[in-house]
Amino acid sequence: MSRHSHSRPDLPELTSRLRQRDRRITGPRQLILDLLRQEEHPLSARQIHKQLACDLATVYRAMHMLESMGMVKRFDFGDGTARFELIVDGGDGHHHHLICRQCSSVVEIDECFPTALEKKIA
Amino acid sequence: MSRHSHSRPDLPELTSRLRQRDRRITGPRQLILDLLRQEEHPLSARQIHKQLACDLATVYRAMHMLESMGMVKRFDFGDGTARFELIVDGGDGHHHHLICRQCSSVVEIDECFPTALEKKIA
DNA sequence: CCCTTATTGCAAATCATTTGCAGATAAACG
DNA sequence: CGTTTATCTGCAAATGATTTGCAATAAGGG
Repeated sequence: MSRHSHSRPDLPELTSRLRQRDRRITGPRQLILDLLRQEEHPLSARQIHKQLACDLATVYRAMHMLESMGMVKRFDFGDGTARFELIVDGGDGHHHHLICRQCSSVVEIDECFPTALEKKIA
Repeated sequence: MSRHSHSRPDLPELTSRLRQRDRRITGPRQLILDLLRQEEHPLSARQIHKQLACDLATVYRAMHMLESMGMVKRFDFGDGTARFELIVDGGDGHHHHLICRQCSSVVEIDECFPTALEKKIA
């Protein structure tokens, strides 16, 4: 068990996760991961691109990949710009994000239970 | 002790609210309000525009105005498209929209139970 | 090294939303 | 009613975020 509640992973730790999933460890991806792991707050694609000398499209593609791998979390603050943050706790992958816009509550769900939810409503 | 849980306002009732705020009661605005008052679910600007024969920009401008007047509520489901719903006050009207980003399922909920939901997850 | 294939950068394409502007038109007034 | 005037509208072009097509590049395995 880990010593600290959420210690930030180091770069090799992150890239090894790419390798495990048969993703290539490229320069841009290392740059992006290294930036994200140092950031406390979620960053927009543009913010990432501005500090990193790699293409904006590449940033977006990396975000998609990392999000699908469960390595980054996307935040939508309603200002028309998505922000991304590294997930510090190692998650396995399949989980859901339910967001209520009225009370701004965000709920993460491990299992896929919208069906169960609808049943509960009815 | 309302008769029905949430009665929908009629068109004159809505337009009078515009008049009270020194807003002009125009054709497009009546069309939009009349559409919104019949809708159960929030609509995107495009959806509104498609059924109404008025310009898309006009729909957006109307949404801004109505939102600033507290007559419509904007929903942001994280899919890059805002939706708008008429605010029905008088009744409770408080309900939630839970949208799963992974499977795109939408669930409406009458009661406020994100708390209960979180409990269920834990 | 070489080969295969994923990944990149660049530019152009989308998509939702906004804005400039000239013409239309509500609402107030006579 | 007709005039007047500030508000609204439609249209087109601008914007800003994100995506995509494609040729060139580079990772990782043999």
